[in-house]
Amino acid sequence: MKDSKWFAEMEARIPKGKVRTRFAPSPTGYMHVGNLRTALYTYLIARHADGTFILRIEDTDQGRLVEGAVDVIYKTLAECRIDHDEGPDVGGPVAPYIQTERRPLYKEYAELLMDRGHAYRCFCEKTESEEDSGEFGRADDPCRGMSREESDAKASSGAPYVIRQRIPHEGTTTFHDEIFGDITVENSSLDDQVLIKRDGLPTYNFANVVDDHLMGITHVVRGSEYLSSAPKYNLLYEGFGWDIPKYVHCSPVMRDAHNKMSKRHGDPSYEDLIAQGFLTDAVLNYVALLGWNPKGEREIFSLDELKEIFDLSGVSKSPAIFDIEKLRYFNSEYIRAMSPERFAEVAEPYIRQAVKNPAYDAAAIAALLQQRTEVLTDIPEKLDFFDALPDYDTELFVHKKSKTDRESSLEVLKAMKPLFEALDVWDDEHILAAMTSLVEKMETKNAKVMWPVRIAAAGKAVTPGGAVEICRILGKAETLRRLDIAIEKLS
RNA sequence: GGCCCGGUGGUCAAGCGGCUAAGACACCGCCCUUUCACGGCGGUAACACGAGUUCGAUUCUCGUCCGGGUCACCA
Repeated sequence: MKDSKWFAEMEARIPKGKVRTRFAPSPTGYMHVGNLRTALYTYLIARHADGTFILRIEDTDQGRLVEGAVDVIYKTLAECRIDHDEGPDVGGPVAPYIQTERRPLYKEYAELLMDRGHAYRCFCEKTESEEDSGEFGRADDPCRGMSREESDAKASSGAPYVIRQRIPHEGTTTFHDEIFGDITVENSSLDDQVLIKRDGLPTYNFANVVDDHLMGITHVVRGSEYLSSAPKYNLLYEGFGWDIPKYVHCSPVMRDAHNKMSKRHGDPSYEDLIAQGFLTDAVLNYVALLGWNPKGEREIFSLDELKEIFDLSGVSKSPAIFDIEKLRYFNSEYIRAMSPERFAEVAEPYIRQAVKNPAYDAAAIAALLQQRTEVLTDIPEKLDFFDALPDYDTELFVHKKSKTDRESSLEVLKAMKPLFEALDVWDDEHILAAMTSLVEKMETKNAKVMWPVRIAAAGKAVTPGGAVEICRILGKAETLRRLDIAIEKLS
């Protein structure tokens, strides 16, 4: 075991005085929405307080290592602009930030804790089926009472052991959570959890406490599934004589009333949502509000605004169900708020999925789409009529509200054709003027002309934009060709 | 089962002893509109249940019910 000077040096490295939070994911290759929200809250706590946000990779999982998983984490955080000040890639004063590289530390601290009387070696055989004994209370470990001398001797003789936390049998432990408030439990309900496993590696619970302390974490943010372990953490901090950080336990994001969002159920990860046509900012905004309410009635916030106003007092205790419909709404709000140029840029690939003909201007189509797009992936299906006129039914020309039927449509289209042919300039103004002149000549309402022209041009009932815009984008020749087709169908 | 946590409309969510119980999404209707959408206006819809405290409980207490978490040499 290291000497007290070594421990003092470790303490000396810990930055003091500022808020420090950490996001500590396991690299599973999948950033689910709950994870993203935890990362975001953790980040916002730090940024709001002008503090430091740290990324720590918890890769002690033996079997669960996934190739490229750490990259998913970096990529997601970077895309979301959840930037860390310290981490495996950027370094920092309390490096290393990858748990497997910190391995030697834990045992030192476990031994320190033994010296302080809050841990002991346990030489018992692994008990396989404690839980189906019907008894849930853990029987007192016989090694708990072993003298230190005997324990040391046994250990140095090579006997395998684990190190367990020594939890008092009497009394209660109270801890404070920033979201749940004060919680008190009977110490007798806590078991002497394993700190160091037989293979010498720390358990998650122990590694966390040691790392959080050595990294100077002031706000420990994690899922509420750790709420019941919190008293044990408290006892650990106290056993070491360390300051207890603020706990922030977040309730989970659910897929429905009973299940958490999970990969297993096929729930979307951050990447999946982006692939489904959602915008990063919309996802972040929605996720921030899932379980947290800003004061007031505003719902749309930029990341910078969130940093400004985020406040733990608004975080809800109960789980929140992820509602894709509301995300769609946020997404459409973000789409509408974009500059037309920006929207044209992000929409172009989706437009080109449906519209291959280079004669049709993607930016012009984008302008039609912007106000009526919720999710980017909805775009292609709205545009299928550009490249190829669908083989539509003349029933489409019948529209009660516009007072159109097959006969009136045929009449309008026949009259419309020469007016279009006569146009030298093919833009909205002239196209509209041509149509309006027909409306006046026929002494009827706009719809009676607009409707059949649009149907003839698009061959479908629902189109992005009206007759004028669609004709304009199609171009004069193609519009006339489609008018002819319609006239023939109706004749 | 023990322990811990939670329970306001379908969903998110205000409320912190006295309100006709906000707002948003979704849904429905109307208006606008050349379609759809956008926008505008309006509507349906909730305090899990039972006691207690109180002049008065969605709000406080207890119980019940329901739900979640946890009880690993997994994280």
